[in-house]
Amino acid sequence: MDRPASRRKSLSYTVTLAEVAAQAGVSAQTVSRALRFPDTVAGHTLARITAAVEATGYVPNLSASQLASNRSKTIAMIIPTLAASVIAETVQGMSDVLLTEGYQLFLGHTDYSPEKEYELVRSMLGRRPDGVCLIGTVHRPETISLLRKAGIPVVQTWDWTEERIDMLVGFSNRDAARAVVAHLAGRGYKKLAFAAVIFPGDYRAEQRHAGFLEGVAEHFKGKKVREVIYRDRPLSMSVGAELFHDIRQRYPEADAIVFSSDVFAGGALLECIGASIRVPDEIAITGFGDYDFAGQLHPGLTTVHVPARDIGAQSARLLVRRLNKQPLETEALDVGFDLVVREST
Amino acid sequence: MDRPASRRKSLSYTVTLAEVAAQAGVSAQTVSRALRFPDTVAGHTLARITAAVEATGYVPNLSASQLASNRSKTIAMIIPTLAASVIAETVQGMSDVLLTEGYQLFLGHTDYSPEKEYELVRSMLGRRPDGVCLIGTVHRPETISLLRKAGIPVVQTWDWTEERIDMLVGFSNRDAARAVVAHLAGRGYKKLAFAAVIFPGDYRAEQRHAGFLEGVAEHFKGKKVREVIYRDRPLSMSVGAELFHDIRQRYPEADAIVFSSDVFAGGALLECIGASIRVPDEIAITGFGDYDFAGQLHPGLTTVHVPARDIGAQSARLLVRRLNKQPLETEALDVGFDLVVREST
DNA sequence: CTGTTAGCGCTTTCAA
DNA sequence: TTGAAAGCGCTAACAG
Repeated sequence: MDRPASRRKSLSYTVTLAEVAAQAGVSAQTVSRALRFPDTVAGHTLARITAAVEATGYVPNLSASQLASNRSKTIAMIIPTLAASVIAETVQGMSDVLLTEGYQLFLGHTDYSPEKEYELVRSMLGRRPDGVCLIGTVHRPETISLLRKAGIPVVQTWDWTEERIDMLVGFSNRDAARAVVAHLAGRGYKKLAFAAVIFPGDYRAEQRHAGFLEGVAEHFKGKKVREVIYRDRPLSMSVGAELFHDIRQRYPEADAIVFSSDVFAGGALLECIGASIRVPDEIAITGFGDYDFAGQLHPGLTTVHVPARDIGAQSARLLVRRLNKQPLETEALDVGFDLVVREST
Repeated sequence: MDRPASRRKSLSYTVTLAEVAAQAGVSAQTVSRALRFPDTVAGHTLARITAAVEATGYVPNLSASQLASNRSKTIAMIIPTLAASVIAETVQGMSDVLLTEGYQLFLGHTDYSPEKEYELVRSMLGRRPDGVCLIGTVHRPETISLLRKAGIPVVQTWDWTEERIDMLVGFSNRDAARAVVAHLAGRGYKKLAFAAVIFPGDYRAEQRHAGFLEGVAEHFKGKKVREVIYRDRPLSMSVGAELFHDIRQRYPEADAIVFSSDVFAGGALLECIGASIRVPDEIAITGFGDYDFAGQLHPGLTTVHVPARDIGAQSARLLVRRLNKQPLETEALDVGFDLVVREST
């Protein structure tokens, strides 16, 4: 059990393979094999090794394993923020699958900054993850080239593009917004307004904005565009109320408001309830995300449901399959979205 | 630039320190130093090295660095779930601080299972993180002994205990629930009920339950206990509505309901609004967590505000200070809680 | 200010 | 079925 003298001191004493091997009376090699491929080791040897592992409390050093094998069993995930609960769901979906597959998750957030994203990708790649998952499909060219050069599987998520880096699990935010506009047009609303917070760098929200404009151009040709867009307000319901009042003041004629998130739509809806503004009679409201509260409000909030958790889970599955060299049915998976029509429209 | 012949093939070609050194015409050691302590290298040398790093697109292999230096610059964080947005906030707070300090975050979730927590701690320790952050103060003895043996800083969070493993950043869930009961008693409510979902393994919720019972014993001596506790329902508003109806049916006399989470309280409150049950006149409602919607509802939800993000940030700071061998003012930080009284009581 | 040497703990390769 | 040797890419220690 004595560790050989060394110039290098480790702060906390940790058991090594060699020590387990010594205790079990076999070579380090055999212990390594026993742990990874128990079938290839004789029964009695395995038993001795298992006992030695138990007795010493050995925990394999995966860093050393990674260095030697060039596989890390980790996935790096880079998200804009955890404050958006739909993104947290995606992380949860990814983590769920990775855990069962024996992978560990490195998580970092960018606050929607492409510069931070670049730095984060760079430092994450320093860990030599086996794969990377990104939210979004728009990145700095340097970021993309870094990822390509890494030569590992990459999944982009939460939007759609024809120019993906590698794999893709998402849906068209643009089409989602167009579907909302089409729905409102179908219900006879004529004067739509768009209300959003779009951080510079939130390209998904940008796409939804673009989709709104396209929808309006399609259904209300030549009509004026009504919109209030904040660039830097928090993702909170009270901001939704602010957006609502801004729209009402600037476009009193508006008969429907398309919000970029359920958080804002929910805030606006609660504001209406508090102020006895009848929804949808006086004004219709739509959201995005189908948050938990959307279906509980009275009136219920018409919104777009997105399979957030599934995006994470499917991304993880694609990464794992690729890493296992299993064939993929597709490298670009459109998980779609659902327009959920409730009473607010 | 030619890499020496090797028996070992790496799947994806990556630049190494030695190659940068060759290109810059210095030793590997000097490159290593230049990257970590630029001041200790001559200006012209530094310039050549910087150019070589740039030209080769070198990304340091932190795994190798970790193995050699015995420091990983990673923190492992183990949470029950990301589905609770207050916990997501804590993760965000941790990640925020760690990023600026140059640490990376390993994240894993346990779904409130102590067994999964043990397995997760075990596999996380395999990465040899520099520190560990856990949610909660109750863990399996094996988990605790594993963490102690690792000899690295550990922070427990989100609750309070006198028997911490190492450091602690939290507050008393029990006192929080007692404060809610005291508030209700002070407002003249006489027949309190407790409504919760408590997963086996959610010891914080358990503490809030205990606090409720203590509060009732204190303020309503000898009175009967009213409670409905589900053991395995999702954290969603519709479950809050179910809890509400269960309470009403079993305890029609109840004049106030203490929910274990704003999610349920919010669901119940919205249900009341939909069913025209007057809150707080017919029944008072309290929550826990001070979610975004709590203040937006009408009536506003009386609840307990918890500095969730701060818990993460302070935990990260404690870990980093400890790792930097800086003195700590305290190893057990009580971040407290605030009773936020709104119109629902 | 810079270089040499040894070694971190593991896996790969090859041989027995 | 098991073991010996080499090396993954980096940093610590020491010397110059």
